[in-house]
Amino acid sequence: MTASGTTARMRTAHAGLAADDVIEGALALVEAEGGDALTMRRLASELGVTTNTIYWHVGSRDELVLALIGRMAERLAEAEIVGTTAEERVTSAATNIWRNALEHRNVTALASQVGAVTLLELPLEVALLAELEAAGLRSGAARDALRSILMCVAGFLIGAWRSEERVPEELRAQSLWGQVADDRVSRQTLRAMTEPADLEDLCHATLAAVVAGLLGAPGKNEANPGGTDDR
Amino acid sequence: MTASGTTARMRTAHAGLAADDVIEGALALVEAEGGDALTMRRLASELGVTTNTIYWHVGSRDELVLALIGRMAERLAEAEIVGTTAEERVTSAATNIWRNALEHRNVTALASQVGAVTLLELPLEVALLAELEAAGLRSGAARDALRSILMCVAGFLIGAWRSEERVPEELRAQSLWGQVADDRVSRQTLRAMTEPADLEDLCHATLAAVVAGLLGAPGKNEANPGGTDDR
DNA sequence: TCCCGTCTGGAACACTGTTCAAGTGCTCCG
DNA sequence: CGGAGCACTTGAACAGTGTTCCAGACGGGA
Repeated sequence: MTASGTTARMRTAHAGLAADDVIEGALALVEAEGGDALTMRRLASELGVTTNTIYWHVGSRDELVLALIGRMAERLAEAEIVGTTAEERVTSAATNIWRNALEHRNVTALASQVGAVTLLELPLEVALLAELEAAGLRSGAARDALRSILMCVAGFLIGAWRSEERVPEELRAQSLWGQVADDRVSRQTLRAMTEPADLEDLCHATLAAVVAGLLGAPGKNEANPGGTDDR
Repeated sequence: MTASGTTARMRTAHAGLAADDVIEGALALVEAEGGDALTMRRLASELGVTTNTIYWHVGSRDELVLALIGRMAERLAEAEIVGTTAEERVTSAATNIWRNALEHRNVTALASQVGAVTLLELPLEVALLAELEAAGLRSGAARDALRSILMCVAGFLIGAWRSEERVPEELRAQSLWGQVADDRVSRQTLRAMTEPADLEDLCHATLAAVVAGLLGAPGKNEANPGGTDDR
């Protein structure tokens, strides 16, 4: 309320609109209606201004999207990691990423489009990396394990989005599998392919397998090219 | 060459342009310059016609993209599956999907955007499913295993695309990790995060772990709600 | 010859991101 | 008190996108 300590940036001149308001409005719009709804004219109309006001505050649409993702990243409360064993804690940290991405699916999808998912989920990834280290994985091995887990989560995420998305029904996986007639696979299994998927469970099970594989067999390719050990 | 058996659809009236030529041109354009380059005006210019000719032959852009993907799917030679053990053959079939998606990355990325990857890769998925059944997995378990593997491959694919893509460098994962300072993880591991990734190897290793987990412990959730057994 | 269905072209509409020039209103300084 | 300067906003326009409407050209059958 009172004059802030900085160079009096708030309240601006005469329309009471600051860059924060623009970013906040964009974030609300994306969370409500998805990234495609984030149009400069649409956002301007939502804020009661013209597009140029937006361009003045935040540069281009790309910068707006990045600012929006950064704002969301700040807000990302680092969810609690539960479990006692190393596997449990690692899987819990990985599940946190999955759950968060689903909760804010529109923002995450937008970040995925512009290739900024790391910017969005970095704190959660750091937490996961810490658990991997606590589980005994060192530098190169921990890095590969983190990347492996992240890729799996990303795959399940786009699969989950595709299920809900506006895909025209006749090219959903279930419909397409219903038309398959191949004698290499039994009809029973083919019929199973037409049933919907519980990606939540499937992701959890797959992550468990990946984590077990990573923690169980730490050998093989932790070449550790860095040379010097800790400290 | 000669008059086809159908209702003389080819050679059309006076410009010698058929729907096949449009689809073929679109496919070539996408493979050469990516999905974003597939503009109606651009394609029309490439073919030496106007946009309306394209609209007359194939309906909308969405239909054109679908036709393009279907054309590519036909052309997908079902790559050979190698290996002797069940694990090897399953991993080989999964790697085929990965390799094919990388070879035709532009088309696959376009299919991913419109949610039609299944339409593109269905034959390869059927082959993989057959191997899973040969490995001893039945209906529900085989379905879940296939989906699990497909999701992992999809995750690594978008990761691989992101590496090459036009991501602005200052928000690449490597750059972002270089700015992380967190005392929960050792500096050594943090430095490892800034090194580039060999997703090819990583995908292979992860798939091996997933397959091992799926084939090793078939219990747990093959509930098989279908009821009736084989036939 | 006439006509009809097939095919093509020109022009336009609505929408997108973005920019230019011209204002507003506020604040500060002389 | 008045003018300068800045922060902010606006209307209008440009280039680009997918898409559609309407009119025209070509071919072959009646």
